[in-house]
This record gives sequence, structure tokens and C-alpha cells, in this order.
Amino acid sequence: MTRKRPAKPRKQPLQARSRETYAAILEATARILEAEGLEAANTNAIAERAGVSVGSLYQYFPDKAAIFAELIIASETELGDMLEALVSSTSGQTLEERLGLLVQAGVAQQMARPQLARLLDYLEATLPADPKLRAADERILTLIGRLLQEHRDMIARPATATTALDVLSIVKGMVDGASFAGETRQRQLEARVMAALLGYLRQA
Amino acid sequence: MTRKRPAKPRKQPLQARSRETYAAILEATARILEAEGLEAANTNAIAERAGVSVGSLYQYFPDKAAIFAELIIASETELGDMLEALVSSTSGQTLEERLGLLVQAGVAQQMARPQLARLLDYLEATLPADPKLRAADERILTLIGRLLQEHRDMIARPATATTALDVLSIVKGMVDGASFAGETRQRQLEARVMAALLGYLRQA
DNA sequence: TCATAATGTGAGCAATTCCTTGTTTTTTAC
DNA sequence: GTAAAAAACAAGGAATTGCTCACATTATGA
Repeated sequence: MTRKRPAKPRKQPLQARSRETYAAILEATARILEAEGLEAANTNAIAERAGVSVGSLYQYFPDKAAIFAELIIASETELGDMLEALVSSTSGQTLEERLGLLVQAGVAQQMARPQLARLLDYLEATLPADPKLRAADERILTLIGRLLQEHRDMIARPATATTALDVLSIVKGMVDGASFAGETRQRQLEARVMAALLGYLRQA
Repeated sequence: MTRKRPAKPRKQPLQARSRETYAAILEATARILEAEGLEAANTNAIAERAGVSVGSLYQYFPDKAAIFAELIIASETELGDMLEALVSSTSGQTLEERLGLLVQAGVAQQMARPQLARLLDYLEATLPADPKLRAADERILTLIGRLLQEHRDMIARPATATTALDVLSIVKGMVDGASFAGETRQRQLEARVMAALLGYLRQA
């Protein structure tokens, strides 16, 4: 954990077998992170859980932080894809309907693995800045921003990046809090998040 | 980092000198956590930064996790004290006024050391369950709940523990997101958090 | 003053950490 | 079938980790 920044490039997984290895490493890391926390996620444990050797691990990831970064990117890409499909396929519907779908998608993704979601959020704030990561982040905010823009006459807030970030933060915050408190009823949580978002957007 | 739970009790700092040592250890830990992250916060580094020996550190804390737990308790106690003073000294005022003060206090505390606040929130979810910690948590929710209860005719949500948790989660989430994005204008953030809370509480 | 208790020290152990390396096994392409 | 490329392996080096222990220093109170 010294303050070095080598970032040496590694091999790309080309064959089917290596793509499985790559995926197994990511999934093993996710499982350890959500079950045992950050300090338990060392490269030996990850390799063992993934059923591969440490050597294989370092063939695809330059260092431990790169595994974490890749996990965050994967999670954000997943959310981004959902949002993109949602925004572009519902352009005729009302703000309430579209926001409902957005909340459903966001809550579902974060409730699926709440511990992991929370940890990845924290990690993103401490990891060395990565352009790919920034881009995935930006994409999500842009999509939310576009949705707000299309309903700008229905909301009392400016359809800016700040408002988009607030929307995302409210969803994340409420799901974090609720799942930490043991809440599991997804529909009820969705309804409350909806209320918060609509209330916020309509409030002058 | 093995899965042991010794939790051996340690000395209480009795004299002025040892109370300073104790405080220095906590402050050093906070500084390392917010500047370099969780993985850099090892006991050797903490002791060095605090200007004491590792031996002294282990005289007051049974293990590393106990230092983190104490930091969280201190932070929550601080917020709890603010809320308690606020709730009991403003009983005649309107919901808007009191919520405004609550938001001001919460935002200020979390914006003072945003990285640290975020990290402590994550740590709380992974640390071994501690009754003191639970109690500090409960106290904050109870105070928010009491405030909501006193204005229950002004809000469309039930004045339950769930609503109180939602209020706290919205504040934390929005401050987390905003400070991660580099926002520093505290007043503007407060105004947006206010809008979100009022919107949420008034939404049916 | 001086015995006792409180506090402080830091070398260093055993375990663990990240990561490299040389080697072996599997796949691909001809 | 076979040579080259891709993938996987695992021993282990150098550094770091959490933490203890035997000892030194400082404060207290009679």
C-alpha cells in the first residue's frame, strides 16, 4: 500500500478460458468485499476464492486497486445501460412514470447487494482518479439530466447537473440507510424514494 | 485481521497526560483516514502520527477496530448533542424553522470533514456490533422522530422511525454526493437539502 | 521523601501482505 | 502433428501488518 503509481498495463483476456478467469476474479472480489469487508479482500484470498492462482490474477490486473476500479466501472456501466434503455424507450410517458422506473431500477440494483454498493461508493472516493471511472460516472448523470430536461416544465428545479446529482444522491442515500437498518421490502422503499424525489423536484 | 473477538478491556485514561494521549490517537486516526484512506490507517502509522508509541496506543484500545468504533461514537455523540439542544430549545418554532436548523447542523458537521464522515459511515456497517454504537445511533433517530412528532399535523408522512431514518439518509446522501463532486457552497447545499426534506415530508 | 501506581517506550515476533518469477500446461494456427 | 502463443501455476522475497512484552519514566499521595 505504498504511494506508487505504476499502472503497468496487463494482458487482455482473449480466449474463453481467460475471460472466465477474469470474471471469476471480479466475482470473488465482490463476494469477499460484501461478506468480510475491505480489509479481508487481499489478493491471496481473492485468488483462492476465485479458484485461480495469484499469478493468474496479476496477469490481468496490474495491482489490487485495479480490481476494485473494474468492479466499480462494471457496476456503473450496468446502471448506465439500464438508464439509457429506460430514458430512450419511454420518451412519451409522464415524469411520474419515468421517475418510477428510474427509482425501480436504481433501488433494485443497490438492494441486490447493498453492502457491496456502499463499499464501492466509498472506494470510488479514495481510488486514484481513472478517466474510465469518471466517464461512467458522467454518463449516469447525463442520462438523469436528460430525463429532467425533457420534463423541465413539470419541475421547479433547474435541469442542471447539480439537480441530477441530487436525484442520484437521494436514491443512494435512502437505500443505504434503509438496507443498513435491515429494511427488505423493496416496494415500500421505492414508494418513499419516489415521494422524496417528486417532493424535491417540485419544491421551489 | 483474523476473525477473532478478544475485546479485552483496557485502561481508562485517568490523568491529564494520558487523556491527551488518548485524544491524540483519535485525532491522528481521523487525519490519516480522511487523507489517505482506510488501508493506510495501520496502528504503526497512527501511533507515529499521534506522536506516541504503539505500546501506548494498545494501552487504551484493545485493537485497531476499537479506535474506529470510538471515532464513530464521538462523531455521533456530537451530532446527538447538537440535535438534543436544538430540539429542546426550539419547541415553539415552526417546522420549517426547526428543520432549517437541523439541516444546518447536519450539513455543517458532515461538510467539515466529508471524507471522514463518509468513511465512518461505511465503517459502522462493517464493525462488530457494539451496544454503545447502537445507542448513539438510536439517540439521533429518536430526536429526529420527536421533532417530527411535534409537527405531525404539518407533514403527510407518519412520524415513525422509518421517516426519521429517511430524513437522516437524505441529508447524508446529499452531502456525500455534493462534497464528492467538489461542492463547497454550504448555504446552497443547505437550501437544496431543505427542499428535499420538506418535499418529502409533505408528499402524500 | 519515597513507595506505588500510572504512563510511556520501542525492539521485534509471528503472521500476513502484495507482487514477481520461472516453469508448466493448454490452446491456437498451420 | 507441431511450434508458438496464451494461460495457469505456486513458491517465495521483500515489505508491512497487528500486537506484546520487558523495561523506563513520570505522577501521586502519605
